[in-house]
Amino acid sequence: MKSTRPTSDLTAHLGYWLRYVSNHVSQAFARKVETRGVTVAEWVLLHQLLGAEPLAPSRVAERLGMTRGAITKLADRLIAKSLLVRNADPEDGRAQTLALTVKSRKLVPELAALADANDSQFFDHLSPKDRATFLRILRGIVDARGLKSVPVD
Amino acid sequence: MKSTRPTSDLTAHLGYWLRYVSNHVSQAFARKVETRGVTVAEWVLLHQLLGAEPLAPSRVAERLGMTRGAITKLADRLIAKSLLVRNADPEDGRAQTLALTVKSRKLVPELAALADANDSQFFDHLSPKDRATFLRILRGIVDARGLKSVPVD
DNA sequence: TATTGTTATACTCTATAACTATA
DNA sequence: TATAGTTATAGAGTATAACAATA
Repeated sequence: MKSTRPTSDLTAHLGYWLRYVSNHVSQAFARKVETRGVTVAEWVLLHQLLGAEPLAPSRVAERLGMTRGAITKLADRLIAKSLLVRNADPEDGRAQTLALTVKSRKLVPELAALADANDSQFFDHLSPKDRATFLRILRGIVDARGLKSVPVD
Repeated sequence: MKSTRPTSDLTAHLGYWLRYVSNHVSQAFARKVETRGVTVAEWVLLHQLLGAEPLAPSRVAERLGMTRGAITKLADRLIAKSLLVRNADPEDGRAQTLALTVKSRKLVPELAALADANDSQFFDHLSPKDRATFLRILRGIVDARGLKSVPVD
């Protein structure tokens, strides 16, 4: 047998550390992008669109693992900031498409630079090897668990 | 010069993957603990107290990297659920202490088991070596960046 | 009927700032 | 004055569910 001790040691939970670190990294990034008037979630949506527009809200929801309602709300906010446009799909009366604006097309690279800076702040102390491993593990979890909008429980 | 291409490749941002994976892992965990009537944040507070009670709210806030106001609110909810008690510190009229109840003392190990299950769900496919590396990197970021309540910007 | 998207509703999580009581 | 804690306020993030329009 391995051990008789029940695992009640929070420090052993990878999930705990993942959440803790992620929350701090995201919070620091939030402070950076808010200087440009956007939130982290908005940035993710904008970036998702870059090079893939126009894209239907439902596609965006799938890619980001969020509900359609959540995308509608995010999109509404971005549209109010003139960072997104919503158009009717000419081929399907039900469908919509989301696309960047001149303003957001200019903004996204600036936000990407902030993301780079944030990455540096938190991950630069890692060795190149550790960085690579870290990324590989994270992407591996996405692949292995097939992370999607519907949590596979 | 290294490259003329601006870094607009979201897939290169460790922060992006960290947030994405963490969000999904936490969400799956949230679904598990909600069957016991608690949220992830509440579980973290309860666990923090296990073996370290009674503890002042301000100490808890420091340890978790949150504000005192946030702890008050979390504590209020836990007290309403009879999972926490708040007592006056006999030595300092301003101070309070937080402690687990009979009910939560029994619940915490069950929640820990759910945390174990959640970890398994997302990390079991990793090799022992990768698991160890992952944990080491996460904890290393906490140490290196001195993650605390006040984001060092 | 099934699908796309929106709307309505509801919570959690967390912050900031002002306030109270004590030290 | 400084500290511990609470309260008030606010907004992000996200979900579920019901609904309208179209397919």
